Amino acid sequence: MATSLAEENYLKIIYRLCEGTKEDISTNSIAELTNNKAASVTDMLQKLAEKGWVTYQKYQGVRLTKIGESIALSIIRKHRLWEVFLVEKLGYNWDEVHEIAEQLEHIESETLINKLDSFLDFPKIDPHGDPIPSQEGEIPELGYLHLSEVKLNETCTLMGVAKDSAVFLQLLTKLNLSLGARLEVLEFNTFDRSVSLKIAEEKPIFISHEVAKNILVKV
Amino acid sequence: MATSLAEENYLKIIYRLCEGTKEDISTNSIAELTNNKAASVTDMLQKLAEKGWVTYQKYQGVRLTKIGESIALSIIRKHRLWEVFLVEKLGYNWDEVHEIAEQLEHIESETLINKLDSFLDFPKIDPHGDPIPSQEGEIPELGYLHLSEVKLNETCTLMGVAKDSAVFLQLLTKLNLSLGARLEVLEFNTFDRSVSLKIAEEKPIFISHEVAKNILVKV
DNA sequence: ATTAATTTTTAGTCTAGACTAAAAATTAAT
DNA sequence: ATTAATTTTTAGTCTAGACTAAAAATTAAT
Ligand SMILES: [Mn+2]
Ligand SMILES: [Mn+2]
Ligand SMILES: [Mn+2]
Ligand SMILES: [Mn+2]
Repeated sequence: MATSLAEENYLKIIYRLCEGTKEDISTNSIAELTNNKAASVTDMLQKLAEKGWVTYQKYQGVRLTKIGESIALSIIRKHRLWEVFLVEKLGYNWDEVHEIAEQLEHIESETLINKLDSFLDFPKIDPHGDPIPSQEGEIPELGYLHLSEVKLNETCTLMGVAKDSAVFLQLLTKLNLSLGARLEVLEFNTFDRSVSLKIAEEKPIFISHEVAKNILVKV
Repeated sequence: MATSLAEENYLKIIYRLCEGTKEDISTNSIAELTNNKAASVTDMLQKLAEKGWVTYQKYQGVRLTKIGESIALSIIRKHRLWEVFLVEKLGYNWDEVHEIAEQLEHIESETLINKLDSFLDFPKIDPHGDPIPSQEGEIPELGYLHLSEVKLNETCTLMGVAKDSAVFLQLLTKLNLSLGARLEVLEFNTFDRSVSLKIAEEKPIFISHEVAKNILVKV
């Protein structure tokens, strides 16, 4: 069945919200991410349920069905592959690609995305460290930790970010925090939970808890 | 001012219809190419006139304004550059790219298309031999002839096609007629205006007037 | 010059996807 | 257990962009 742009955006956002939790998700949480009013969300949820892409009980929240999830994953696959293209081939920075990929992810073609995948040499992650779902909708669970959760004095590698707003990514760039960086947490400050850390063998820098929480690392 | 997808498609089609002629173009001719009813076209023409992209007098036809033309050209630029990308980088055939480019041409980004242009090494023509407008909206007049109009026994080069339907392009491919081919017309058959021609030094082939008319050549 | 045929516009309608205001249901607080 | 606060849904509205049917204007035919 064909999907409209609006439907695709809803499915993607519902996927993101479902990811973390086993609970059904709320109308308001969707409204917040889509920048729509709750009433509009209710409307769309009824349509999506009608099409069999979500299970929805009024007042009780919503979840993706298997089909809904596979649609969401195909859009995420497209989003991330296009982001790789924009960075690897066109020379964009990682903080500049999200808005463009938001548009490109809706291009509809049976063949396009697989040819793009092949052209890019089958990347496994996007410029933000996020895994790229396979054609079959498989997405590896990478099991990264938030930098705010690692043990002291243990070296870890920056593998991704939990947020892709441009200002956040620009801040990381300015701090010299990029994918692959070797990090060691020296101290968690108990007052404001700010973090003192070393990048490679450089002299220590400070980052806020807010930043540390959105950095994903592998130990 | 922002342009919607529907508006962009109308402007592009109006551009195509204006190209050939000095006359204002008719509501019906637009309706035919957009696959809309005349009433819907009238509606849109009023909106486009309101925005200053066309001059429109009811019952008297329509033309693009300077601004309307520059919007149309920027969409055509995007369409053709994406077609080059699809053929050169992703390995599509020339008969497979039109529909996908119809979608890609609407991606909106200040920087994207120029980065793409650079990545493709500033191509001057698309896979169908059509010229690519510059960033400033300049488009060279190539002055090609239709193969149905050339002189007998004069060698010419296949430079483009006047039609990009997939079946037409597939036929050319099957006949071994591709951009750059060296052609020599041996005879125009007076009965059905079919054309006998040689490709390079191969043995002669026959094509219909309909085909010859849609092949563009340089003498 | 009239009349007929054709083209174009107007008037009214529909759908998707948004909105606001009010009603209903759920959850939190006493 | 009731009441208050919060969340969600319903009802009604709006806009863009399509449609059909009927009216109006233009063009072609006598
Ligand atoms: Mn992104
Ligand atoms: Mn990303
Ligand atoms: Mn094309
Ligand atoms: Mn083309």
